[in-house]
Amino acid sequence: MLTNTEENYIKAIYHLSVDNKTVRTNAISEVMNTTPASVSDMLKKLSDKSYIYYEKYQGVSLTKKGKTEALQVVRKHRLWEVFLVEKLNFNWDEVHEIAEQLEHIQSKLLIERLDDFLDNPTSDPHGDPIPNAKGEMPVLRQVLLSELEVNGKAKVMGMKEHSPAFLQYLDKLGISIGSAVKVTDRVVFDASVELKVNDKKTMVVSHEVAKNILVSPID
Amino acid sequence: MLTNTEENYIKAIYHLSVDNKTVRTNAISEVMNTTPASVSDMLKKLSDKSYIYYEKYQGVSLTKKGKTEALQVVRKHRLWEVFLVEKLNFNWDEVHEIAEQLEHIQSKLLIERLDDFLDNPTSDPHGDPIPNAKGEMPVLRQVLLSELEVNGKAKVMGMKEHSPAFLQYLDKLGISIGSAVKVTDRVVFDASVELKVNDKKTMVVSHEVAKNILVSPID
DNA sequence: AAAGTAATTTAGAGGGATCTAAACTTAGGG
DNA sequence: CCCTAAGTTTAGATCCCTCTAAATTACTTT
Repeated sequence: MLTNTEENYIKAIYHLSVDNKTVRTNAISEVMNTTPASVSDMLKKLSDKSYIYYEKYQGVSLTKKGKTEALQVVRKHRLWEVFLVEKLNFNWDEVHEIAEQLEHIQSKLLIERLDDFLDNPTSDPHGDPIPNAKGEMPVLRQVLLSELEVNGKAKVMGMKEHSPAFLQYLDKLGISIGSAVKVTDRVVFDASVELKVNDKKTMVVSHEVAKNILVSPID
Repeated sequence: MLTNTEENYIKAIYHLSVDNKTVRTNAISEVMNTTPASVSDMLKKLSDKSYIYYEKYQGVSLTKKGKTEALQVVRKHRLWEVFLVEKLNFNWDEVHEIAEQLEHIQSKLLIERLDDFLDNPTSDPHGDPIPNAKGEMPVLRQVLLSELEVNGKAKVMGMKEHSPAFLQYLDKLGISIGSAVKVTDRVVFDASVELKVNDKKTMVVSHEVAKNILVSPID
C-alpha cells in the first residue's frame, strides 16, 4: 500500500517521463514543490519497493509495477475530473486541485462504479485520455479542426504545418498544444471556423488554418 | 487547517459526547483504535488549538470551534454516503469506509455543489440527520412505524412502550434503536405490518407492536 | 481513610515526510 | 584535460502521529 505522497511522486515521475528519457531529481523537486534533498530520500524508498529504477546521480524511470500504479492514479484523477465537470458543474479549469485530493481515495469498487456512472469516458475535461481499469490508455481519435462539428469541443494535439510563420500566427492567437477549443460557428461561404480557445478568447480562423490543426474531440 | 487525524479525533469526540458528559481518554482510544497514550498527546494539541476543553484526568468536551469543525466533517461524511448509495448504487452498509476517506476532502465549493446535486438531503442512508452548511442539525420528523407507508424506509429512533416483555420481544426480532426498517406490506385485515430489518430479515409485527415503535423516515 | 485498581499522563523512541547545510558527482568550458 | 558550476546526495534536525513502559492521579472498596 502506497502513501499519498508516494503516489504523488510516482505520478510526477510518470508525467515527466517523455520519450523514455530518465527523469531527473531536480525536475521532480520542481513539480512536487519540494527540495531535491527530499526527492533523493523518496527515490531511495521507491527504489527499495521496486516502483522505480534508480542509479544515484543518473535519474529514474518507472518499473512495470510503478507504471501500473501511476496509471491507476491518473485514471482516478481524470475520472473525478469528469465527475466534477459533468455532474457538479465545475468549470474545466477549476477541478485540478480537488481531483488531486480525490485521486487518493482507496477503493477499487468505487472507481469502477464511478466509471460506469460517468458512462465510461475515454477522456477528461481537458481532453486527456483516461486509462481503463487495466491501465491501458485509449487511442484517442484525431481529426482536423476543420472537420470538427459546430459546438464540438476538442483538445489541440499537434499541427500538420510546421513553418515558423504558421506557428507564430497560432502563437499570436493563443493556440498551442493542449489548448481547449470549441467550435462555435462555421461560415458556410468560405468554411472558416469561429472558435473559443480555453473557454475565453473567441476568434475566427480560415479553413486553410483549421486544416492544419490536429485535435482530439472531447465527448 | 486541521490534519485528517485531528479531524478524526474531533469527530470521535463529537460522537462520544452524549448528554453533555465529558468524554474520557479511554473511550476515544477505543473508537480510534489507538492507545490512550496517543490520545493524551492529541488532546494536548487540540486543546492548545482551542478545539476542546481539556483538564488532565478529567476528560474533554468540544469548544464551539471544535463542534463547528466536527459538524462539518459529519456533514461531509453523510453527504458522501448519500452520493454513494443514491448515485453509485452502493448498499447502505458498504459505504462507511469510503465515506471515512471522502469526508476529509477539502473544498467548501465541492460540498455545496454535491449537496445541490443530491437535492439537499436531510438524512443519510442510515437515517442519520445531515447538518446544513451552517452546522445546524435538521429536526427529523418522527412517526410511528404503524404510520409508515408501504415501501417507506425509516430508522428506528426509540420505543413508546418500555416493558421488559416488549423490549425482549423486539430483541428477539432483531429490532433495536438504529435499525433500518422498510415496510414491505401492510395487511388490510388487522393492519399488521410486514417489514425488512437491516435489509436482511423479513418479518411481520402486529399493529399493536408497530404503534409502539418510533421511526424517522428516510427520504 | 488506606489500599488496591483502573484510568490517564509522561518519557522516550520510531517511521514518514520534510527541511537546511554540507559534501559529493557529473559534465561542459576554457 | 582539468576545474568549476550545476545537479544530486548525505547528514542532521524538525514535525506529526504512533507506540511501549513507567509514573501519576482518581476512584472504589472495604
